Amino acid sequence: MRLTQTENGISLTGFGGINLAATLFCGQAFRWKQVGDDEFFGITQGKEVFIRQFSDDELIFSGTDEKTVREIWLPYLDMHRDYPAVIKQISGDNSVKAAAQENGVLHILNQEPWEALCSFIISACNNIPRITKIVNTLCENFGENTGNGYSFPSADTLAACTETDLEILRAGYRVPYILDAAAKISSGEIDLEALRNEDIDSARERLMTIKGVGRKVADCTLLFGLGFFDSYPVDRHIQRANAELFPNGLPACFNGAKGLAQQYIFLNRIK
DNA sequence: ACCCAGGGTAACT
DNA sequence: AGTTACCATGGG
Repeated sequence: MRLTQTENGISLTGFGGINLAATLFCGQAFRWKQVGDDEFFGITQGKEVFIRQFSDDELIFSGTDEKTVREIWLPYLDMHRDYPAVIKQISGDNSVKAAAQENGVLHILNQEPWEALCSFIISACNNIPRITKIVNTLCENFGENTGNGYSFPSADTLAACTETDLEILRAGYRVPYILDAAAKISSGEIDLEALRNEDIDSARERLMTIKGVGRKVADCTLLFGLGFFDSYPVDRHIQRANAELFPNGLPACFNGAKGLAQQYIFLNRIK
C-alpha cells in the first residue's frame, strides 16, 4: 500500500482493490454523499474528506492532508486489512463467492462507535432511505457545521435534548431510545471505547443494557463501530438467508470474518 | 386499505 | 424459553 501526493490530491494505491460506492452505500453507513461520477464526500471525527475512485486499486483523497488520511481515513476505511485474503477465505461458501465476484471488494468501515450505535438504534424496523434521512436530519440540527456538512452530534449534545427537541427527526418510538443511549454514554455509565478491549459477548451484553438496543443493534455497533470483524448481525434479511442457505449453521470458513460474509449476503438481498 | 422496512419491549403462554 | 401485539413513520 502506497500513499503519494499528486496534483489532484493524495493518491492511495496497492491495497488490492475496492468497490468504494458499494462499500459506502451498502447499508453500514448512512452519511456519505455522492458528489461526482466516482467521487464521494464524508465526515468522521469532525473531519471532512472527498474520496474519488480513480481505478479499482487507486483512491484519491482531497480536502484533507496526508496526516489525516493516515490517522483517520485509512483506519476508517479498514485499509490495513488484507481483503483479498479474507474474501478468498469466506468464498469457501458459494453464495458469498458469487456475491464477491458480482460486487467486487467490499470493506467493513470503522465508524465512530457512538455514531454506529445511534444510527442502528434509528435503523430498527425502518428502511435504508428513511434511516439515511433521519440520521442526516440529526446531524444538520444537532451537529456542528464543518464547512461542507455537519458532524455527528456528540452523546453529550443529545443527552441535553428532550423528546420534544428530537420531534424534528420524525423518528417516532426510537426517540426515547436515542435519549437513553445518549444518557448512558454521556454519563460514563457505558464507555464505548473500553468495550473494544472486552470479548464480544460481554461487550454485546453491555450494549444491550441500553433501551432500544437488542442483539441485532448491538451486533451492528460491534461490527461497524467497535472493530469486531467477526460480529454477525441478524436482521430480517439475514434471518431469511440463514434459513435458506445455512439451515445447519454458518459455514466454518466464515470464522473470524463473519461480519464481511454477512455484509455480502445482506448486499445481495437488498439489491 | 393493506404491506413492508438492517427491531425491541413487555406481556403473555 | 418461545410467541405475539404493539410501538411511529413513510413509501409502494
